[in-house]
Amino acid sequence: MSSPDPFDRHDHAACRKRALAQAEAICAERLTPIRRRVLDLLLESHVALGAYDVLQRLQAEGHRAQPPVAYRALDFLVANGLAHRIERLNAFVACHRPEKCEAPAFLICRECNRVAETASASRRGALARDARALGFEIEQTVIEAQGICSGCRTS
Amino acid sequence: MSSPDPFDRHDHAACRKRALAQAEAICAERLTPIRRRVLDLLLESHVALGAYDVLQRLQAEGHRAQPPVAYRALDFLVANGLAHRIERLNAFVACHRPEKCEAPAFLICRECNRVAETASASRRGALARDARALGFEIEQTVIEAQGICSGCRTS
DNA sequence: AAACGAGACGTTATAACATAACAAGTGTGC
DNA sequence: GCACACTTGTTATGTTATAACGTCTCGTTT
Repeated sequence: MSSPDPFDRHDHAACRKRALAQAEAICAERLTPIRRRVLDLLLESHVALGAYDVLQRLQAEGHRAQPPVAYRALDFLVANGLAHRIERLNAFVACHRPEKCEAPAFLICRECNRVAETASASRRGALARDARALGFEIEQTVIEAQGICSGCRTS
Repeated sequence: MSSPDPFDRHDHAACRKRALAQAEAICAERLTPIRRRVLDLLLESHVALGAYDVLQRLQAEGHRAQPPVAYRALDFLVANGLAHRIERLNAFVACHRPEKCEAPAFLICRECNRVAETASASRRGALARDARALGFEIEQTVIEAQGICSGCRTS
């Protein structure tokens, strides 16, 4: 099992393997080699990666990729719930639990730049209540908290 | 008084005037003409403005401004709580209640692009609880919900 | 008054992020 | 075969953001 705390050390390799297997289960043949590789790049990174970071890594592996290649793969992963875009960072992280991930929230450490994914408040939070009162129909919510993780604070 | 519902029509002129007065109270002489003008541009717009939108408007008024001029003014306003950056849109909105604005959340209509500001969940929400459990110290939270406002849904 | 420092603004250049548009390859079903 | 949906390759460009340095003003120090 993965640690519930993404700031903790945990078994990265197992984590990646499981996430990739889930991705294949979700996408079947649509998880093409490029998309799979990009997902794995996100999984092996402990920090959020920008599209150009992904691009560089692809190029370092011999791909002569241009920006749209990275953006398309990332867009696909996000659309299929396999990755998340962190608006605050203009960057992307893999989703470690694509099956049971709904309305995630993120904790972004400004020191080590790691991003933890947590479950967000449900439909019953204050925001949802406010929205309902205004007749506003929420379709998607971005929740990103910046701060400092326990590891960085103590050091 | 301003309407509690930013999607409602309300007395823009009074709203702007009050917000500007509050801004002056908060910043005193540091609210320079450029900053004041940028704030007013945000106040008179019903949608979030990008930095380059602001820039265009300044230029249209005869200013020969370059991008840093807009970014500096916007950064100042955000730093002083007079405006908010909407990450999702890479754009800015004026704060209508700079005095009592803390941890705001935003409702963004994808149809009319208007942005409503609401109070976010406090320190006692699920996110704060999760963060505390992880030893993560939240310094700032971005909450942005996209959806469709009542006006746009009915039409 | 001269010297200094802080803050705001002007200006040039460039970095960083993102997408439009079109060509070309691949596989499926008709 | 051919129409189609989908993926990828490629060129070019659009959009957002900041680094770096100069200058001006004003208030304070000497």
